[in-house]
This record gives sequence, C-alpha cells and structure tokens, in this order.
Amino acid sequence: MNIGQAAAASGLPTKTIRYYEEIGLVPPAARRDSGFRDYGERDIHLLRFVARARSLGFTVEECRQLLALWQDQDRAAGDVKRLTRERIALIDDKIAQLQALRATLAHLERTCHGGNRPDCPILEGLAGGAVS
Amino acid sequence: MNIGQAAAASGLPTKTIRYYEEIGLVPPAARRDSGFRDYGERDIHLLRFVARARSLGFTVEECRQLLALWQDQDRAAGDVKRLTRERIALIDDKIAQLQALRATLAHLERTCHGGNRPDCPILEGLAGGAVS
DNA sequence: GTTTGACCTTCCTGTTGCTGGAAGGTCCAT
DNA sequence: ATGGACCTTCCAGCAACAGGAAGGTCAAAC
Repeated sequence: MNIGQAAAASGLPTKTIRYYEEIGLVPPAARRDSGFRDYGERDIHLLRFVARARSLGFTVEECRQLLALWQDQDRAAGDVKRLTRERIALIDDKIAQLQALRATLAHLERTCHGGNRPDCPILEGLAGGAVS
Repeated sequence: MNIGQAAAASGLPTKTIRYYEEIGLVPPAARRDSGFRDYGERDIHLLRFVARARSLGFTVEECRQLLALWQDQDRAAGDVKRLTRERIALIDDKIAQLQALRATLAHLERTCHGGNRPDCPILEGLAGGAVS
C-alpha cells in the first residue's frame, strides 16, 4: 500500500503521515526497492488510532503516551482514564472561556447600531471602558 | 515611559510590544538618545486597545482592521459590527465542536473501569470502534 | 517502446503569535 | 565606581503541519 492509499484508509493527509514518522510518533514505514513507503494493515490500524486521538483533541505528545499504553500489555487502564479526564477538564476550561468571550462580544454587538455614523460602542468598549 | 512600564500599563509583555512594533501592528515607538523606546499616554491607549481585542479572540490581522477603523474618522460602525458578528460565529462553531468532543470523551471515560486490568474501553474506542 | 500523468521521494520555507536566551549597552542608587 | 535592574538587537524555537520545488517511479495508453 502506497502512502496515498494509507492516507485514504487512515484519514490522514500524506504530509501528516510523513511528519508523524519524522517525529517518531509512528515507526518508520517499510520501503520498497523504489524507495516508496509500503503500508500494511497493522500500519493503517496504528494511523487510524492516531488520527482518532488527534481528532479528539489529544496533543501529539499525548498520542505518544496513548500509543505506548495501547501497545503495552501491562498497561493500566487507570492511566488512560486519567489522561482522558485531564483532557476533559481542559476542554471544559476552554468552553467556559469561549462562552465568556462570546457574551462580551454579543453584548457589544447588541449595543452597536451598525449604521454609518462614526460612533461605535464596540470600538469604544475596546478603547477604554470595561469590556466585560 | 520605558517599555517595561508600558508593559505594566497595557498588560502586554515587553516582548509582545516589540513584536507588535516589528510586524507593524503598532507604529514604531519614539526613542530616547540612549535608544530606549519611549511611550506616552496615546501609545498606552493604543496598546491597551490591542491587548483587549486580542484577549477577545480577534486575530492580529483583525486587530489591524479594528485599529484602522478606530482611527478612521469616517469609519462605518457597520464594518465593526460585521467583524464582531463573524467572530461570534467562529466562537459558536468552536464551542459546538468542543462540546461534541467533550461528549465523546466523557462517554469513553464513563465506560472505563479505571482499574489495572489490561482492557480499556477508551483505547478500544480509539483503536477500532466508532468513537462518537 | 515511449510517453503521459499520477504518484512518490526529500528538502526547504512559511504559517500564528509569540517566548526564551545570548551578548551587550544604559540608568540609577548606593 | 559598582551592582543590579533595565534596555537593545538578533537568533532560535514552540505546535502541527501545509505548500511547493526538483526530481524519481509506476502503470496504462498509444
């Protein structure tokens, strides 16, 4: 399987697959005589795992840990659970921040008449006043 | 006013202030004979504006636009309102994504017993199954 | 058999928004 | 005059890739 097919099968762009290999997140792929990378089922499986974890917001470093746990026969599910909990907490923080942000912006937006007159509460809010 | 005091007054790190000057987001500061940058009230006002806009999630490029609108006497409040609306829409998207993410992770987390046995629904979810 | 075009390789640069550090100059108080 | 806090510039690097150049390879069509 060429890298292009591996990309289609895993959902990762070829660039990203090469990058993950370069930084050692995934082991180097086998090579054909031509120098082309050659992927098998196991490789695809691994790539899909990484793709999924990344799409769930785990950083590359966390993916490294998850992969190690995944491939470790004596892995402790507790470690995985802990990583997941930490990620959930981070996400909650981020959501809260974004919601506060949104409230402030929505408030400014509501008070702006939107016409062509030069006064604009949004800019005034940014310039001087308390913004939240 | 030295850059350190400008930093304290504006809430931006000195590094960031120099960086904003370098990329032309703010005009070059005046210099003393010694070469030190010298900030006045107007400069601080400008820096605070940028700091606030950044903290509200506007990108540096958007800050550039906002500054131009702010300093433009003939500015149209409508433009500002539009920028703000766009930013709110982006934030809403992001919040929705994060909430979906959180739901998936929370589901995995709930189904994980967390013990030391090698089976772990989180890893299994990442590995093969449908994750959401 | 050759030619086309899709695919692959490596390498280098750029992205966003800073942050850290090194090497050196300045300011001010003691 | 000396110490320490401040300032200057420049260079490197962070995440996590994306884009593109220059060149090699593969498979099928002609």
